[in-house]
Amino acid sequence: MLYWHQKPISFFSMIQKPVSATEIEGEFMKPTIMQVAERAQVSKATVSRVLNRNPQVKEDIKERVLKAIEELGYRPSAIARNLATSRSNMIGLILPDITNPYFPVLARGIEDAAHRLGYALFISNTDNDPKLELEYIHKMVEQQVGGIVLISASLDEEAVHDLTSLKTPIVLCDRLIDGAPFDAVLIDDYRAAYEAVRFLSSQGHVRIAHMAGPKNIQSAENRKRGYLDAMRDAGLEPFVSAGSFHYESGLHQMDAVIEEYRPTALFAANDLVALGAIQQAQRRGLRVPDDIAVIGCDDIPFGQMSSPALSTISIPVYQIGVTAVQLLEDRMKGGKPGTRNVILEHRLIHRESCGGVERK
Amino acid sequence: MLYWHQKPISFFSMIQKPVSATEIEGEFMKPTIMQVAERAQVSKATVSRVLNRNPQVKEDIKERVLKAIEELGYRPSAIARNLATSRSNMIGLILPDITNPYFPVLARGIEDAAHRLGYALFISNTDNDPKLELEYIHKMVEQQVGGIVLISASLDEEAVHDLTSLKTPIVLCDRLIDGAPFDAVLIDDYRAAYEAVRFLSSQGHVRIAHMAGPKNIQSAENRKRGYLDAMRDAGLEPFVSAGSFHYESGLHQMDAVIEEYRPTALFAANDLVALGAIQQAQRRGLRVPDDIAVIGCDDIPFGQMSSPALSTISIPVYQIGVTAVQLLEDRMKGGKPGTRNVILEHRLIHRESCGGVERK
DNA sequence: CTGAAAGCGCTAACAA
DNA sequence: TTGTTAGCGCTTTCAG
Repeated sequence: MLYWHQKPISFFSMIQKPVSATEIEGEFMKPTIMQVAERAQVSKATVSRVLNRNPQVKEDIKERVLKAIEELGYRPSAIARNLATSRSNMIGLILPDITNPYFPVLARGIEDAAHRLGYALFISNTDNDPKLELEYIHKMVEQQVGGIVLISASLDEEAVHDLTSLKTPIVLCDRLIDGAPFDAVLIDDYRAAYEAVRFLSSQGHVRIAHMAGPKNIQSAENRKRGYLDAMRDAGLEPFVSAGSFHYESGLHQMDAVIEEYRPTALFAANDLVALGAIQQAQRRGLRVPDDIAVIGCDDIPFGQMSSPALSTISIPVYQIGVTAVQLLEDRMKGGKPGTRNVILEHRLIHRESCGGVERK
Repeated sequence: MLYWHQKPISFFSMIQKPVSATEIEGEFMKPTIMQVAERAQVSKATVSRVLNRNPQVKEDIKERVLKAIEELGYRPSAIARNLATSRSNMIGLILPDITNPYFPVLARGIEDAAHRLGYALFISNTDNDPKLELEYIHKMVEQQVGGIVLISASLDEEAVHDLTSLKTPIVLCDRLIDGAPFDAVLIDDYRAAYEAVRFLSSQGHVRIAHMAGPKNIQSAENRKRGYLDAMRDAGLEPFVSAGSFHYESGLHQMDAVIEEYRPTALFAANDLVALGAIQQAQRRGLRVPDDIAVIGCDDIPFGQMSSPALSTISIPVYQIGVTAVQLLEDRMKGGKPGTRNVILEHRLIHRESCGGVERK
């Protein structure tokens, strides 16, 4: 009874040299299940059974069908299948900007997981524009995706209301949306920041600055809170500089931070900003980590290549992607109700930019 | 007569608060065109006309339909539409690895262009595995994409034969496939390399090494040829080190290159390799560009952030993506036969890593 | 074990 | 100007 729940055959490896696509009234058409049926002298239903690995078809008939399929170079139409079954083999990925070095690895995790589970993946970039976000979500719903992985800037209440009435499941990465009943996979940004600061202070640093990310992005806010609490608990005076998540932001903030606070250490909201800050510090003749120790966050691939190699909080980005798809698949298969938040472990990575020596 | 060739209305901005999805026999279902028709007291055809901006519908009826659509939170099913029209609003992108810093910008160009033209975009990573490449192509064909942008490792003859019998148009980026009649958008890798080497030699360099990319990748081969010819034309003795396109490759090749050739300049097959080479040179105590000048290729974003800032050959990656989609769209709309190759302009970018001073 | 037939949600002749 | 009616390519009862 379960045969058609199996993954349909992929004929990819079988097709050698499609003799020719069918010629109908002079039109060059992709062959359909009908042509296969005719050529194999069976009904569409039987071809369908073969396609779906229904074991009830007699061996010789199956052979005939397979032969016809091969000869025609036939490929079943996924959308027709989706329409007929009202299931979907597509999922969507909506993210801010694949060009931001944090996202490619995430996307890769999502894509790998999606393909492993037999889903095709749509992708869209929003540049953190809530309006575009909504638009793409709806576009994907129109495409009949089975679910959506959403890496979202904060959508407002109204938008969220709009979304909760969707039938299409949504899983969030990295950021929660207030009041939205969506599964999410996250890391504990607060604790990560807290630990980074605690480490720095354990190294003897007293003047530890923070470059914060955008205020409307939750993870940035959580990191800031973590920083502030850690500073307070250590009895240190905090200094927060506001900025964005970009390299240039680090570059530009650095001057003011140095002049106003004279830090010996810096915890940046993400690696890109940290890298920019380091660059600017060096331009001003400061040595990293000797004059100023720097810790970033995210562990983007580039951090290892730059010099000094960037100390950072490593986030299991790839795994976040994989987990998100797993949650999604579960939901799509009718998984239990109740919002689930999966929190993955971060890890402080100690590289050159934060020094190794005791200070004081 | 052309009205239904216009882009269908997107109801995104109209939907405010979908009252509720339809309740049918206790099942929670997405509303269909049928329910809209019933609620608006018209036929499906009329709803369809409204959806497709057919101007023949009377104003008041149109209003009624729009109202029903809004109240139900109705979204037309793109796949049903695709099936009915045997057109497709999806295209596919197949690339080696989004994680490689060269590709995100390309992907972004493709995605932006795709969305601008109203296409949804599928994405797949192949890791340069020809088998996976073929598999994904076929998967996308099954999804009924209207066309595919392919960034391909070289597929063998047999595979290409397989592909030419596809009805789905394919546009290549960066690499041609021998004997395949596909449109492509490229840059002139040969000339780019030639010019880079000529520049280096014009700076007085005599010992200019080259780190080549994978042999099976055409652009890498062309760059190598460009290097070799430039060296020959300048009367210099070439030195080629074989490697891959990865950072580590540059790192690892550098020792041998230095010891065997003692270059004063290096032209690397791409930026990642150049960056690795620089890193390793610095570890050995060499200064860049003073002891060894380096030029890469691709102009990945990171080249500007590293120090010394990387000199490189800038490739209009984003534009390549946009152009590829334009070619594809043209083909999909039945564009004229004949394979077209569009060659975009590269540009030598002179940053810190190749020095500015005359040498001798 | 196989075939006939009724959909899936939508479009597009063709009538009215 | 609108409705009726076939499909699009596939799946899935239900008979046989």
